[in-house]
Amino acid sequence: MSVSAYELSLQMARTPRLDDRRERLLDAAARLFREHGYERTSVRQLAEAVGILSGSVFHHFSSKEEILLEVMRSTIERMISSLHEASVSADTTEARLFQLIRAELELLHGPTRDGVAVTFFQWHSLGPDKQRHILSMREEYENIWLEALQQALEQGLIDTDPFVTRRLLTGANGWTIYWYQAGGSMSLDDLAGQVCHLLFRERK
Amino acid sequence: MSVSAYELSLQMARTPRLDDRRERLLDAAARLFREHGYERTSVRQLAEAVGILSGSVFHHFSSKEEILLEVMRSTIERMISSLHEASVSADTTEARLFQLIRAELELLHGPTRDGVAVTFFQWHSLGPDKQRHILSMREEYENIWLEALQQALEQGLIDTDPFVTRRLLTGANGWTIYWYQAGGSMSLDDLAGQVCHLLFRERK
DNA sequence: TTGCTAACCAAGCAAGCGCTTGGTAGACTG
DNA sequence: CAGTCTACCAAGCGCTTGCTTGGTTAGCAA
Repeated sequence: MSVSAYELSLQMARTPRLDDRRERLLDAAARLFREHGYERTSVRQLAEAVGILSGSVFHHFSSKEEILLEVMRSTIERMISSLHEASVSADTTEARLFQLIRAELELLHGPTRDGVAVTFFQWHSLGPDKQRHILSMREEYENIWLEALQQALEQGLIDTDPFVTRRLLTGANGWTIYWYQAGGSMSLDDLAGQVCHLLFRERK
Repeated sequence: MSVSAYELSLQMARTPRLDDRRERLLDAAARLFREHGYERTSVRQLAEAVGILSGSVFHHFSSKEEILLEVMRSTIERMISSLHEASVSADTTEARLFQLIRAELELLHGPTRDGVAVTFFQWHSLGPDKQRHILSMREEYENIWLEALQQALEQGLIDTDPFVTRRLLTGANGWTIYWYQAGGSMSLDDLAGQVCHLLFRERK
């Protein structure tokens, strides 16, 4: 952040900045895909959002589908690290599940919301191969959930099948993007609390 | 099924059958929209599914969007009557909620699954006006839920906000179309039981 | 027999799509 | 200073899309 960092940023500003445009394209794609859906977003719209022409998009990505794949790939990475962080931050199983729920809701409604919403609800826009690919990437994410739920089952905190419970939870949490307003009277902690309340009996 | 019915079917085969083709188009549309999504289903595919050419589709419907709207409209009607039937069939609030959950899951996985899945997950493919229209149609359906949940709250069966609870339940149930296999080891009653188990403490 | 209508076909239009091509300005490299 | 490379533009290609148009056939009523 000292002089050298400043000079570096100046140099980067003068030199071609592939990563910058690429990143901006991914951000715009996540936003547009979330707002209008993958199919309804044209490459031309995407290009306009970052101030280039449609053909130039294919200098950064080989196809439109690859953009969607890359949005999901980078999103899943962030999802995994967020969830992992939440998982290790708690010392009891009960607290761990609360943190996991909170983390997932924050992923869905915080700054990462565009990419996460796209990853949750638009995987069917990918071809079969790439669909399998991101599905296998999500496994690591789901495993964190399943481990915590298995633990909760063994400790008698829940008495439902971890797999089924996780699936129901996925739907409940994911669907919040269609009704929960982050700025409203209900805080994200409130929401997480309500979800938690459905999982186990007691939760303060 | 006697001679007269046979003659009737012969006559129907000879006479123009607008309603028949219309109905078949709606069925095919529900199936194709569910399988590939609205945007990825072309009018030509739709026409081919019922054995006519693409232009002929517009003799029955004024636009592709109207087909989607009509699929949703007729589906919501069936959803409301199914839910109403389930609601009045139970005499206790607890049983009523179980029946509601069972009914919604049956809508999602029974013969109506195509239209219901489309109604649940593809309303964003409609223009803003028609989106509001089917949203207002769904209100009656949601009100049945909210009344039952309000009743359960007053009787102490649940202790969460009915509105929030319903939204979480909507997601949990709706998401089952992505993982629950109707023919598998888990029956629909089992699934309904699991969902119910998350709602209140005890449920045999 | 004539007239009317529902239900369709055959052909194709205008617009938009994802993507390709050939070229160029500007910064860096040897 | 020549050569190279990145990042882009300008133009447009081939294809698909939703939808239209004009005409045809079969059934029915008067």
